[in-house]
Amino acid sequence: MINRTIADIFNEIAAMLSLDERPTARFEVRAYQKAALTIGMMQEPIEDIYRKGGVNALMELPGVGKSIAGHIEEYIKTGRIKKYDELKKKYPIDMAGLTSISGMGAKRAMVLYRKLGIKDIDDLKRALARHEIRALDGFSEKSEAIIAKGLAFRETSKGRMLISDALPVGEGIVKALMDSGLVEKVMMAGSARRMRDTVGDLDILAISKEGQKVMDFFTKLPEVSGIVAKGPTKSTVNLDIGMSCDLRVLEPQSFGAAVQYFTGSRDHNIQTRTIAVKKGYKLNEYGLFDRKNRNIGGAEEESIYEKLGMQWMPPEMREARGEVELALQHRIPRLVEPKDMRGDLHSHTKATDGDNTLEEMAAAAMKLGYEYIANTEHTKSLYVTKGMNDRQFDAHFKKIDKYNDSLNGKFRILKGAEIEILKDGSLDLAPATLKRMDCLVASVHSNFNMPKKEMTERVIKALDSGYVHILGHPTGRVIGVRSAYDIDLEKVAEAAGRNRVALEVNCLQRFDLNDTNILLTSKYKVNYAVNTDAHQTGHFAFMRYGVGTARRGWLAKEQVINTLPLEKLLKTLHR
DNA sequence: GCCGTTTTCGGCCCGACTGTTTTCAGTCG
Repeated sequence: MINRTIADIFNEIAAMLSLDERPTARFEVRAYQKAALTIGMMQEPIEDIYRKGGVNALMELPGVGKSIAGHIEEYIKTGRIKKYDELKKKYPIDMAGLTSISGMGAKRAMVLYRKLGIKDIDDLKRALARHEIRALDGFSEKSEAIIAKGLAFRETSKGRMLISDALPVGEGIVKALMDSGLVEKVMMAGSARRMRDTVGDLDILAISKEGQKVMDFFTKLPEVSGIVAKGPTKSTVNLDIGMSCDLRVLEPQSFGAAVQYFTGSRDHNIQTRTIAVKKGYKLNEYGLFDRKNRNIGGAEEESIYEKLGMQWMPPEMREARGEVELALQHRIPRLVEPKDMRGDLHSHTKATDGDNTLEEMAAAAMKLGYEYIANTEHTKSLYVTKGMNDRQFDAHFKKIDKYNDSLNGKFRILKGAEIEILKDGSLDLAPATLKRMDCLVASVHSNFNMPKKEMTERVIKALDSGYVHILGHPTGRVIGVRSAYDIDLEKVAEAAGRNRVALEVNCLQRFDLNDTNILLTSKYKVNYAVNTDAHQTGHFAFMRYGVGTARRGWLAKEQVINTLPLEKLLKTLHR
């Protein structure tokens, strides 16, 4: 998979082209950035697309035309891109690394190269240590300090952060602003509102008449580690969690427009703006303006979509994947919501690698208003988790039966397991044990590096066994730890549909399936289970992010089995 | 360099903040 490499090269080409004096160069910059974005986010290896359909297939990708498709072909065939090599000769520095520092663009990077010979981040560190930058024309002690700060932040920053790590911090800031009494309204926007699995920064919007005071308050919050910019309407701070946070203060009549604009995504906004232009309107972050420049719908996000002839849509859908067309036809589906969830079908206890007892887990689930959870302990082949054998499951199930009896029907623990799908696709418990399962989750935890065909056959063999109810984390990725294994998800989805096996949307640091994989697989007649994979009582709280991911994949309540009341769920599982 | 219900040429989002700029360039989102 060379997608990331190619995306990085295109971004670096864009940075170098931004130094070009030609008037059209800035549009080329944008073209390369757009292509980089497309390729960087794609799930399918770009070399597969090329192999199947050649340059024409590449040109089908958004933002990829004849020229860029040619570059991709050249890279696949030769491992080089001539245009990139030539630009590198002209600008022989680590443009990608240097421009990744906040406050450092291509132009400043080149000034530092020409004047001080700085080629990469190590050179930059040395120059900073010797205070050489402050002496340059156009720089000062202050700008040197800004670069040093940007570099320090980059070193401590982890880049994109899990939504489940970032959003609670953002919501804490939103609450602090609300409690300050300085704002009339405050709201989270950006990719966090869209519930992307990872976020690069936080965007917060507020209404207030006292912008300066709000910014004073905001920039002094305890979680703020540094101030990047501070003005009466816009401020940017670095947070101690290693990510930045923007706050904008707005007029009431612009708030809805700003919420719409800053929620994005960028491509969704471009499509929405195009519709506004066609209607003779102008849409920006300050409002929706008619021909006479009157703001006709800026106060509420809903009214903007309404005035554009569109149905309002959940933020999670706003990724320019066809939701704009659906909204124009008023066919936005009703998506699954956190309150629809009646239980969690993947959880562990102290019996294997969990931290809490069965009783503690059940009590936590009851507190959330759930009707049931499935207890799905690991099986014997996964030694590191103390996986259990048939005899141990027999004893464990007796314990669950006894506990369920004591609950008098108030709540139910489903007997299950998270069973190993072995290398050959077989399951590592005896049929007699498997037959007793209310809810069997089957997962791959070993031999991740099999060729795609073998991995696909391995998983499908497990699904065809007739015992499996849910395919656990179907691609195996763990964000920040491990990438997905190679597997043909469409074939897997087809087999899952045929066997009435639900695909899991696993919430705990995996988001697996992710949004694009849900959209890919939901073409097949397959159901889903949104599960936290809780290893302690606190993990049940991750459900909201899993539901967010499901919503990003356009899932309706009816497609998610753990929205069913207990009796209906059992019927579905016992098929 | 891409793209098309303004369609094969001509447009492409544009405003906020900062520094050292005396009128604006660089960076960012």
